[in-house]
Amino acid sequence: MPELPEVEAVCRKLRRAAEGCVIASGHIVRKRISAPQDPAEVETRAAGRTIERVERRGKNIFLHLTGGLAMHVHLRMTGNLEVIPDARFRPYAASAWFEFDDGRALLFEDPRGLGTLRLIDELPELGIEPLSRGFSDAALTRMTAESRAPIKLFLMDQTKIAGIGNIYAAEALWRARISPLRPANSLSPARLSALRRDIAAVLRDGVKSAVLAYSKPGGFKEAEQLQLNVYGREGETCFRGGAKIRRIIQGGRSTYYCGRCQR
DNA sequence: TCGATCCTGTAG
DNA sequence: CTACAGGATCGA
Repeated sequence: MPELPEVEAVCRKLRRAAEGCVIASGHIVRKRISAPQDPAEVETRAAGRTIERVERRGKNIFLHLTGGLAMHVHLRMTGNLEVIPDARFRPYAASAWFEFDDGRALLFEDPRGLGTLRLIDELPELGIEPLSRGFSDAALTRMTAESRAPIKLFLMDQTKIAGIGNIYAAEALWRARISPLRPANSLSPARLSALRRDIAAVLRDGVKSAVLAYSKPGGFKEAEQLQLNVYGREGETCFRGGAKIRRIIQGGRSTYYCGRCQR
């Protein structure tokens, strides 16, 4: 479920609920999530530390702990991270939970179990932040010039730009009227500039609606609040061209686009 | 660049 | 039952 906007929404909630909290004990239930790190060691090392700061980079969450350590969480497809008021009432199926010294707990839920949680000493190198000033026309031009990959796959390559997922890649390309099949290095400066602007716009809109969706009682609902123009609309009419939205497979993932207005 | 893989849930 | 899922990694 989570792409950059949803991860950002999670982080904003955690900043209010978890910053300054002291971890009394850690409990990794689904042992694989910390591989190759030993789950028992992660539990022990986290205990006694304070969550000093919550940071998001791309789709990665870093909980900075006292002692120069950080908890690195990736939600993957179905993960969620939240603070619950009473550790004793945690869901039975939690992937992991960290009880605070006040009885509350940081809860990691993840039905599909693909998410990860590890302790790190140094933050990994990641791609450029699409909502930062560093994501400029010049930067995008420089990076795309070196890639013949289809632009959609280029956008989803986390080592280049960190945080664009399947939905927002499709939506940004639709806004910019660019075919997802176009080689990255075939786009004109004007198209790249439009694309950069539309990526930022789509993500900012996404953050807005994700923050709203997560703030509602009961937490995040799987139905995306954001108005989607192409994603998931196979066979429906494009709002711009009147042609039918197509679905193709790129890199093993579904790509939705309008063959008429995206060139 | 493709396909398989890690897992579970849901829709058709 | 099959297909698919908003992610990422690995080996062929």
